Amino acid sequence: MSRDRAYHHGDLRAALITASFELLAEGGLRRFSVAAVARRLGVSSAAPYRHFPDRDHLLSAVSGAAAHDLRAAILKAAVAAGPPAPDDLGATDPAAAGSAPAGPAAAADRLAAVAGAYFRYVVATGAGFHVIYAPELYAVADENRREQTRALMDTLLDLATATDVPSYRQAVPLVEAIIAVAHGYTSLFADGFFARGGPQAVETVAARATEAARALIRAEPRP
Amino acid sequence: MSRDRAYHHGDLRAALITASFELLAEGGLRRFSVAAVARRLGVSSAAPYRHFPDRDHLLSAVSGAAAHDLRAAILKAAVAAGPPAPDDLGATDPAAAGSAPAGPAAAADRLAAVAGAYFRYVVATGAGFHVIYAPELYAVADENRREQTRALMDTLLDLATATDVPSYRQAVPLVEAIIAVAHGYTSLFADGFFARGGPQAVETVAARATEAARALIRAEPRP
DNA sequence: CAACTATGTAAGAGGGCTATCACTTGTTAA
DNA sequence: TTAACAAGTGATAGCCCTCTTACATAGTTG
Repeated sequence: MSRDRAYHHGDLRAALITASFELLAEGGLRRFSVAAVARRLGVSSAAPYRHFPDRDHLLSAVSGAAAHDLRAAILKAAVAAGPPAPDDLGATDPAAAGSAPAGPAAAADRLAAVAGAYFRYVVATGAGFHVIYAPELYAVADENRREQTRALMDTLLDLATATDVPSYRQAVPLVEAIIAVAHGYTSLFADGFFARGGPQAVETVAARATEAARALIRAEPRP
Repeated sequence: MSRDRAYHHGDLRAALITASFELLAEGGLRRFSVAAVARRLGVSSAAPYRHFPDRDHLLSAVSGAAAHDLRAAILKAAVAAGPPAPDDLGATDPAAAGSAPAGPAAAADRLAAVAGAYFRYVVATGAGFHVIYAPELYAVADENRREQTRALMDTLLDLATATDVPSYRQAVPLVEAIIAVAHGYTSLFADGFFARGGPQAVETVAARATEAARALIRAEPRP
């Protein structure tokens, strides 16, 4: 064949992206460089420039892949957290927020699970919103990245509107708050902040992030 | 005198720290470098090394100053948010902050104000917990920094225990959650995340951060 | 005023990174 | 088979950074 096992290296383009993820997971954006990625793959430092015109375009491809994978991780976690609604916009009746009726309560669980999923994904890969929305990428024209980030945000907004927020417009600040708390826990964890009083397990902090998200959802004004 | 207007430059050490803040505010940690700080002050690139043995020690001094200033900003905002308790552990009575009763409610207001104060301070200075707890500073021995960060955390924990959390031990995760949400909003704002749907004012996001913190405090288990 | 000390400069070694260029090697297709 | 193309290499220019060394200068102190 010719498509899957390409010329000299064998799909160096894809390898560059996965090696970039490894680098990000180990040292964050600070350590990321085209030269380091090439070194890790054992290719010359000029090789990446056959596939990406410059550093920012490689980073943009990583950003697009991260948005895609993060969306998948979030969807998986959301489904695991509660029964998937037949319709994302939730045409359910106004049942109470008692113990666990199917409608809004399950939707709230799914939405809260986003925070934990975000935390776990970014701790594992190093590629969170600081990479997906890295300022240096604003000038980069990359249709795939645009598409993936849009899909990610749409998914988050869908999960939010499936709870009983009054409107799509109200869902935006709710999603932003959940992202903020998830990103905050993640960023502090990555900087070793939680290691002050003895190292804390990833799962402990992931649970905290999820719980905080749940509190934010509960506090949201209801119609 | 000789203390205030020192030798050649006039307290270059302090000037290096304030110039570092400016640099952080403009370009974040990514743009910070000893050479850039020196350039900004119009001194040679070797001059900073008369006052700090290496880059990390300068950054550590900035971190200590940031912890000090941030603590001051937080205290000021906390006092403005509610009547200062005569004793940090509460024991106050009337004089409401608008509609709420004095004791725990006012304490909750003060604690929630931490998030807004953090957001405003870091947006203005660029020096948040990612600088104060920068991983590269773990190896740096800097007594002042240790002292300032300890004081900052103690202040936060005091504000938390002044609410009706069951114990000091319970205050730690509450403080961490508030820091997480504040840091998350700040970090996303700095990366331009909120500029997606039209630029948002600093105060708008600061209010969101404060409101999110309030939700986290309300959700805390009570004795 | 003469040593001494503190502070700053000029120059540069040494290193990493981005990006380019001419060249080589393997693959495809006329 | 051979021209054209795709993909990788070695070398290198140019930039910025950290940190050092030798030297210059300005206050301090006996």
